[in-house]
Amino acid sequence: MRPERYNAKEAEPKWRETWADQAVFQTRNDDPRPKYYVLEMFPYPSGRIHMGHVRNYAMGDVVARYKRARGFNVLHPMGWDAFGLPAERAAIDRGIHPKAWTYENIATMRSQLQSMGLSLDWSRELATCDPSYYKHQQRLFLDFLKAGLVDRKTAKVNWDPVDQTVLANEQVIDGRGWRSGALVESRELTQWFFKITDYAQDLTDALDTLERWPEKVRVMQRNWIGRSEGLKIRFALDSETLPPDGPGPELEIYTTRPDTLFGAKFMAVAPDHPLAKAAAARDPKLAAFIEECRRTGTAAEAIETAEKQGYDTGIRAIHPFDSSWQLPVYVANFILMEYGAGAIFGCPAHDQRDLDFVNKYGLGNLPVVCPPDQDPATFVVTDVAYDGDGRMINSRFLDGLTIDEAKEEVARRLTAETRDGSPVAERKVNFRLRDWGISRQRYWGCPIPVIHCEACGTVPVPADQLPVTLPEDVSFERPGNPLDHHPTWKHVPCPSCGAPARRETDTMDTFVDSSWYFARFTDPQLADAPVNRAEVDHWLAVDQYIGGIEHAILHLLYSRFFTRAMRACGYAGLDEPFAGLFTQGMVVHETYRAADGSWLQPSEIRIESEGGQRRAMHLGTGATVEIGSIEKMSKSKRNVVDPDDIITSYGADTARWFMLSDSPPERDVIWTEEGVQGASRFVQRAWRLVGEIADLSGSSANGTGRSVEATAVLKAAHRALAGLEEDVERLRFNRCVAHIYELANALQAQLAAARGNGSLEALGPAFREAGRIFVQVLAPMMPHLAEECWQALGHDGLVAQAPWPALDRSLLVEEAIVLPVQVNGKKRADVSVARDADAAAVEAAVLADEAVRRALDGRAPKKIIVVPQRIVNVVV
RNA sequence: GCGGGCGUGGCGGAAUCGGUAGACGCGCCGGACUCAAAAUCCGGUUCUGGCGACAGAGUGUCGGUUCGACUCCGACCGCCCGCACCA
Repeated sequence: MRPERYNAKEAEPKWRETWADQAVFQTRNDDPRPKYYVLEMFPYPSGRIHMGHVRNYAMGDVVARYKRARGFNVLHPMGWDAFGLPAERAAIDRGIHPKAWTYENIATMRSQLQSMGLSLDWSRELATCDPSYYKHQQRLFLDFLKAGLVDRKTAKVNWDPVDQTVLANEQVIDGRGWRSGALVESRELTQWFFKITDYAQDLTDALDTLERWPEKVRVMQRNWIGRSEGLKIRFALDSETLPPDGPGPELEIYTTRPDTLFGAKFMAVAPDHPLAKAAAARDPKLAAFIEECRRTGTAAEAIETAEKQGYDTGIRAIHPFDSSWQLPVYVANFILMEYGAGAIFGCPAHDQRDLDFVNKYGLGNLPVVCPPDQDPATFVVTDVAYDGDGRMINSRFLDGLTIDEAKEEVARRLTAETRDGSPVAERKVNFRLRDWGISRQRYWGCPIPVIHCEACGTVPVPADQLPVTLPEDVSFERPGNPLDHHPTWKHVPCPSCGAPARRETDTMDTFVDSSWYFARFTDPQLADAPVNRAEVDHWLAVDQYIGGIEHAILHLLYSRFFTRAMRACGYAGLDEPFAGLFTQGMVVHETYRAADGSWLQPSEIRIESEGGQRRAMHLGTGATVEIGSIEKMSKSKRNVVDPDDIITSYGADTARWFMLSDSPPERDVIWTEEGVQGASRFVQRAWRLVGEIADLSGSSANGTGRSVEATAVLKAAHRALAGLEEDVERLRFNRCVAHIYELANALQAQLAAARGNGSLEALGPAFREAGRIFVQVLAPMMPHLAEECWQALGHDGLVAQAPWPALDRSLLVEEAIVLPVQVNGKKRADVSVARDADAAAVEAAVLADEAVRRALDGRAPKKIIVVPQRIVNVVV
């Protein structure tokens, strides 16, 4: 006996068990069907899943289930990005070991994810904190080291004083640590780096090939890599003015505007440039100035507001085209040692920073590019530098050239000229991208597998000694790196000479862990190698990757580098790990604030609406609560809805359905109680609809022809099917939802009509066919309900394994069509014509129409435009 | 400052190879069923005028192209996101 109401609480666990028992979602590597790899960014095991996870994984699951039904061998795995600082913080705050904390969280979150009914292959589950995973990561590190892709060097790095660790450039947002939010400091440390800059050119070029990536992400990566073309020029220095013990009688600069060389007014070097240091040795005031720069230079906020400041070193540079032309060399606070040559020539008329600088120090400016609409004789620059197009002026042999021609001419002359046997200038492509610093002074991460020996230097841990495992008996009582404080762990013999040596105590940035997990999923049980090359080449690239925009640069850039590095070491045969990328929007919610200013959870209040006015009341006190702005769900604003609560009270299908409806997936979705209830209503409506269809006496189709009514029923189903196919492929889930609603509406109306005119019996087969399609298009989004419906309709097996229904395109065309008719571009009537009616027939029908005649009001049409099967416009 | 995106009913949003603006959902209004409530079902819902058929206006603003513009072009206004002393 079929219950009247669908009971998600009973049905959902039952179907999940069935899927698990039959291993429906386990993927076999030897399956001959075409592959499809769909992956959502794996979660950090923070404790509980949140609505953002629900949205992310619901989207991925729709794609996975749809592609599976379409006959693909789908790989849809899940794992845990399990190393990271929060585990250490839990250890410090609550005395629980990071490992225990992490695995407890994984257990909780795994069961939460499982309650969503995701079609995941759990047999491939992995956790990056497991030695069976990080062992291979250490192996990759050693291979990269051997291949020259790893560097250990002293560099100025970002130090997070709260998390007590170094951060990569990508992990500093607005001058603050991406996790801690603390202002980062600049420190000079010896660190391990991955040489991502070796691939800078390729990483920027290949962005053009990533057609199925959001334009926004590609632009962000391109800007981050920051490729520029310019000229490296060696300026000679006047030996009279040189400091003793300086770096030599010349200064190398980098410029992208060699065309403006005749507008030069000064030279400037970074405060930590060798020439600045040498000059400071003879000038205490300069030394003080450099010290001042260093102090303000660390905080990014200070940089933004800092005034341009400089100090004249007394050194004079000689213009490369005029040996009698001397330029003062300044140390300036706005020059970065890390970029280009750490030195520039300043052309104030055409660079705002340089202009601000000369206006402060009274050095003047000379325009050398004249805008097209200006007279070269009168064009002057005062406060606003001109960086637009134009022709060269005041520039001797460059006069009259365009900017590009002038750049080329300067490059041609200076690269041909030599001093001391070397060219004075060199064409140079420069990048903003820096090498990826991966050393972290933390415990809960993948140990860097090297040993420091006094005699042998830095010695890699031999491959047969991997993994270098983390010690479990660590203390978090002292600040700093627990591995460094461990009494015995770091003391090991040198693998090379056997003398007492010291293990590297830094661990790897957790972004290393997530840079190759997608490759490991292709064969996660593999014990003796990071990956199986054949499987990697078969499964990668990931066909559809889905995750948050916050990884636009970080994870997505690192993974692109890592795949290239793996290729260089023979682990992969391709460069780009993610062929299709989709970045989903956030889940946002209203905020609620009590009279005392404290934030209230949605579960603590009740919304009442009267005449369109919504009012919030506190459940306990009944006090009025202020309804605040809609914001990202966050603990601080307490506007969080726990997925567990929704799944418990409404079921997973309702939660999934609501997540996919309404908002386009790339935009933020507003979580509302009304919306969830609407979704829940539809679950019951779909169940009733299928029930009614199941109850139709299933007499097989009698006769051969289909009645007009039967065709109408099937047309509705196939229209929804066609729409769904198109929109799932384009990840437009909100439209998929709309197609399903339309089909439900149509079937309901047609059932009522058939009941009214007694044709229900005859239409049984058509309704059953349409009902089957309805259940199948529903299945990717509401898989549990769909199974229950599938069974109710009497179908064998699981809808999760049923092949996708074949679309009958002949049902998509209409025989008689209703054409809108415009008169002078305004819609005045509808006329019904045969599908294949020719223009003359359409015109005749239009002119015969009463409403058209009224609109024409006796005027003769000048022209009639007939767009076949679309519209008619009568022009008078 | 540079780069990217977006402006459509009370709300989320459809419609972009130029061809019926407002699909679908939420909310709201009215009705049916019920002792009542819930649930469900039916109808309405861009604005203005009209009982109505209907008429006029309407996709941030102004202008242009076109038989026809949410869609294309130009100028502007507003919002969101990213980057930012990168030479």
